[in-house]
Amino acid sequence: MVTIKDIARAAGVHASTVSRTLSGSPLVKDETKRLILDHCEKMGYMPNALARGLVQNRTQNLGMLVPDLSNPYYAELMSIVGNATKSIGYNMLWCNSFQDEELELKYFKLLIENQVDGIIMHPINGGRLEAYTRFVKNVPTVFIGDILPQQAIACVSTDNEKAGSLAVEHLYACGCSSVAFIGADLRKRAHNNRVKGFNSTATLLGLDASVVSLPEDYPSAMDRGYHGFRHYLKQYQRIPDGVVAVSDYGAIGVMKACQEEGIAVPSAMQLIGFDNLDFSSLPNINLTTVAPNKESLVEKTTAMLSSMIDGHGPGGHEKVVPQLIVRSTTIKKGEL
Amino acid sequence: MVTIKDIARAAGVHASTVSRTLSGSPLVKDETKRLILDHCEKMGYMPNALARGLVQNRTQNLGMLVPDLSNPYYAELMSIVGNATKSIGYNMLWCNSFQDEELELKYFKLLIENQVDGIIMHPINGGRLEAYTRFVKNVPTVFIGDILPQQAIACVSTDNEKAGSLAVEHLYACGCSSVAFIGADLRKRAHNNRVKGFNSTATLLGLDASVVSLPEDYPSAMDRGYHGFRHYLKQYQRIPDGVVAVSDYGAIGVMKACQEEGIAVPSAMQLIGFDNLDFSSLPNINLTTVAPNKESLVEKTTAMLSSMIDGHGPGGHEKVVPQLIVRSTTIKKGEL
DNA sequence: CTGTTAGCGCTTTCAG
DNA sequence: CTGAAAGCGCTAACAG
Repeated sequence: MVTIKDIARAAGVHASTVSRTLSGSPLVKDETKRLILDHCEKMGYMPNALARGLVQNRTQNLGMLVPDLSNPYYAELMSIVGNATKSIGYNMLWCNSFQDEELELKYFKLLIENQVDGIIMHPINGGRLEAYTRFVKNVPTVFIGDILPQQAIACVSTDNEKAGSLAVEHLYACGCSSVAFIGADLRKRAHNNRVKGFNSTATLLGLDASVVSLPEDYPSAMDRGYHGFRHYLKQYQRIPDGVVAVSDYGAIGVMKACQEEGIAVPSAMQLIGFDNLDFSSLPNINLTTVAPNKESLVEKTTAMLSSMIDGHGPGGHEKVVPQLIVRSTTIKKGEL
Repeated sequence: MVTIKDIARAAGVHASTVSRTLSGSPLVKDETKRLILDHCEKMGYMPNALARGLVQNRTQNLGMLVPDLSNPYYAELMSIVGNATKSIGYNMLWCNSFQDEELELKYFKLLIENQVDGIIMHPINGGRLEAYTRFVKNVPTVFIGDILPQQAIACVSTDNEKAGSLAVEHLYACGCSSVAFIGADLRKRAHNNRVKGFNSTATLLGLDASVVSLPEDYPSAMDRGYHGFRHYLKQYQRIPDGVVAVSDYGAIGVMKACQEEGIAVPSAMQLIGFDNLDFSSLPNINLTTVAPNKESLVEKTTAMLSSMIDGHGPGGHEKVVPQLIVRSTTIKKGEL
């Protein structure tokens, strides 16, 4: 590997002059600059970011940690973050915690050891976060996803309670009177908050509302939707006229059960999900859903993080309001 | 930030002893080790990976570059790679080229500057690769995805020609006699190879085969499927009994056109896609598809890369055979 | 405008 | 077993 010294020797100057040239300092004669750049080109010089990072004490790298890369929701979030950070001159170092809390902590430390200038962390939903309060003092960190109990940790979150409300309000506007929340995993903060919003708003609107809690543990959201809905049918011996599924995957599970039972969506029963995943807009699915505003989430996160990196203020807590996306699994009154 | 020197001072030893302790050298008395580790724990010491990388001339980081993070195919590939590399003690530095060739090259260089020990690169389909022949001499690199013309570049690829063959063979086994290939973008190597396999095998089997080339340019695969199929209907004034869509997204587009035209799948027309995306297995879609063997692809890639890193051999070219996944958009003869 | 010097945090000889 | 010293590639004062 050719270094700054090799260039200096070849060009007959000192290493510091090469360094200055490469960092665009005005303190070098144009002629020498050209000479040096010619040699760099010819010899195929590439700077060593480790050495630079070591002396400058910053790397222009940010880290991001997500729970599950194979979930399109996180993948898309990463993509949006990548786009946003690239425009402010940062590169991304991404890690996948595979929904494993130990790994999550390990990778978080790894990012710090690699001297990233800041971290965006989407924690595992339901994980324990005490360990992180120590670290966030050392490196600017913004948590993204759901609201956190820890005031000491900066975060930008989707307002899941609001999301739950939006879903019921829409079903109400679609003429539903008996609604069910299907598929929640109450160990997860996000699910809990959605249920909370669902319940309070349903009560407010005078709806007959029930939340199905599953006796068994199903790891996949789709299975929780499918079995949750079957559980409801068995327990109540009737069909609700509106169903809120805990996520779009859950809604797919509900749809499957409906197909098997011959329940027509939306004419016999209306259905709404959360997340607005990639597949939800496909013509064969076309699911009404409450979407987190990913762009706004990311924008607020990167803004907060860069102000923290620049030393302005400690971050704080911000909420982003989700949006209702109406597709063909629900029908507004009078539009039938 | 607390450094090795701070620990040394606190423990009353020299920095080199701390270093030895942390790297697990047997040349340190157990007692001193314990003393040092206690101080590390208490003072919250975290090693600086930049400094270590600089002196050791290796970072234990690998880089990976994909064209589009928001595409679940790449996201899942990344996830599998992450899992594989973690088990051999490497961390991943991921980059997203956003389908932009300039950005792709820029990030490739960035990875090298960050001194990754090796690179896994999924190039932009159809991009130009000459520029990379220089770099792959400096840092072990394996290209993943489609086969490359450059022998000098190590690669592990899905056999897309074989994939095209598998699709037609399956349609033939399902009793089709008139087949169409819909949605190809012939600037892409992968599409070209799929078409190639489709054509040669269709000829071999004596099928009536046509490849629709679109007059207009549609950036989305789904649109190419939708309009490609409509184009076929208009041009030939008949319905083929088997359709090979260039990708699962393309197949969704074909399905949409079928719904609009009242063509029943699979009874009136059978349909097969490529890629086996996340959504393809959903009950509402349940698409027959030819799947790249991602696990095998990744396994071969990481094996090749680590042998290159360890200095054994130059890599070479390897192909991975894709697999047919039969779902409900095709029906074998006699199974109706 | 350019060279000299010191040092970022760590590892790794070489002495002892 | 431990300390001293050199150096990885680069930047940033300080001289000149």
